[in-house]
Amino acid sequence: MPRAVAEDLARSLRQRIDSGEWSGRRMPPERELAADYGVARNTVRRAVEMLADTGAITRHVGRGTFVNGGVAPSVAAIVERIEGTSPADMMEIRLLIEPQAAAVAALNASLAELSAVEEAHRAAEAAFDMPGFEACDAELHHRIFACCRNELLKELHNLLTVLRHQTPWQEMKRRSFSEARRLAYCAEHGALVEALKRRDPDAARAAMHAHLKSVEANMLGR
Amino acid sequence: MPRAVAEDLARSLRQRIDSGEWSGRRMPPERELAADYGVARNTVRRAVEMLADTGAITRHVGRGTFVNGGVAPSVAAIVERIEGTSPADMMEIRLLIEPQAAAVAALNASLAELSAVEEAHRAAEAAFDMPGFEACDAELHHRIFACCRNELLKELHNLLTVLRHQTPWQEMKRRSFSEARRLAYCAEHGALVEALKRRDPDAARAAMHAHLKSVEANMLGR
DNA sequence: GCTAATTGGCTCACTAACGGTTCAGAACAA
DNA sequence: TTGTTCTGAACCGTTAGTGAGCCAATTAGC
Repeated sequence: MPRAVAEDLARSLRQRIDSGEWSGRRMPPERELAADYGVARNTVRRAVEMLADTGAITRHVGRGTFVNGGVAPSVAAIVERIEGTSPADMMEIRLLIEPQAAAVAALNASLAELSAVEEAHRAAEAAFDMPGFEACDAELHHRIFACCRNELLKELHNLLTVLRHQTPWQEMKRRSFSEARRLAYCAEHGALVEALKRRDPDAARAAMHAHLKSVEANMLGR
Repeated sequence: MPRAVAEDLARSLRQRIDSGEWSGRRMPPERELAADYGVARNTVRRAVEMLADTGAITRHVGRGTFVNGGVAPSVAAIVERIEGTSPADMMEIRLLIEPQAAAVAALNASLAELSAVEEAHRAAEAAFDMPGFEACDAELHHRIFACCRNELLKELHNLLTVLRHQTPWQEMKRRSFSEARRLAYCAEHGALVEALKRRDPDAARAAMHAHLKSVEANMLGR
């Protein structure tokens, strides 16, 4: 009496999912479910497909079927996922956020903060090896973010910085680094610092955008 | 047998590291761990690689694998600080990021994504109680971010959403909610959706900015 | 100083397990 | 009858894990 077997199965599975069984983890493989319920795998597949359509589960070839949203979204979990970010995605976000931040910084920065930015710029000019320049560059960007007087913005930048200290990024940076590029970066930093000192938000935004475009071109080869 | 051996192993090792075992000293060699856990060295290597990517450990050829003191806690510290974000700071960041994201979305969105956005807009129009509208509103913004095709951006938005689900923020929203404001928000959403459908990045940016300014005014009383 | 052992880095072929797909045929309903 | 649903089975491509081997850097012992 094959009447809506797949639908009953989908309902049963949905209940087990809602009850928290497998929550956030892997479900049993289709073949196992088929054996447990005493039905054909095709039937299991149709039931599982219904759940997948509603977004309750996600399937991966070769890996298994996973229950979505089992764990409450926490900041830590998001950060964990963020750790897999690709350099291209990261660069896009930097281009989206940092020019805006530079504009805000131009409007909000105190004199002391501006001279701190300038000091980091001078240090970057004086640094000749790659790790030294890298550190000064990071410090410069960090001090610009600090000018915005927004804790969340600073922390988001910290987060992105930590990500960029991970191995794939470091490797790309190391390969793309050269003395000519260091000098180009310093010139771009100089223009940015000047715009900040003039309190010119549009110029600061444009300078940061140009700088990041240059970084993107060097690192991703665009 | 659960087929997440490497991940389980990484979790187990992470626990042993956090518990202070080996702290600052050398961990057992990979071959030894493989024998202890009864898995192949390749599997151990993948688990250890996950920990190395997070900066929890450092590996040296010929010397061994060492537990680091500070990097992992720094991410945890960032998370902790982010969780204490004030609504004002948060609003500022939304104003900084979301208009840009809307502009990118106008350029990148597929037809399917656009209709998903529009669908969320209609749902928000049809929702009459505060929690229902809230959910639709969040979904609308989330779908706009999804149009950008950038995983990191989506996760950053998730981060902001989680923060907005925290109690002080919820309380402010509840107090500031009214039917008139819901209608105003829907109108603003409508303008935004129209701009996206026209593929007009500047209009989308302006519409999102206006919308968030309106939210800011209602919530923070500015 | 030289050598051997140890350790992480890397590659390869192989296996097992998983979801994706297709098909012929049986069982039932309209 | 005709059409739908379920069965049973085969085969595919992907993924994770295994086991083995070799390399290069480092350390320890002679």
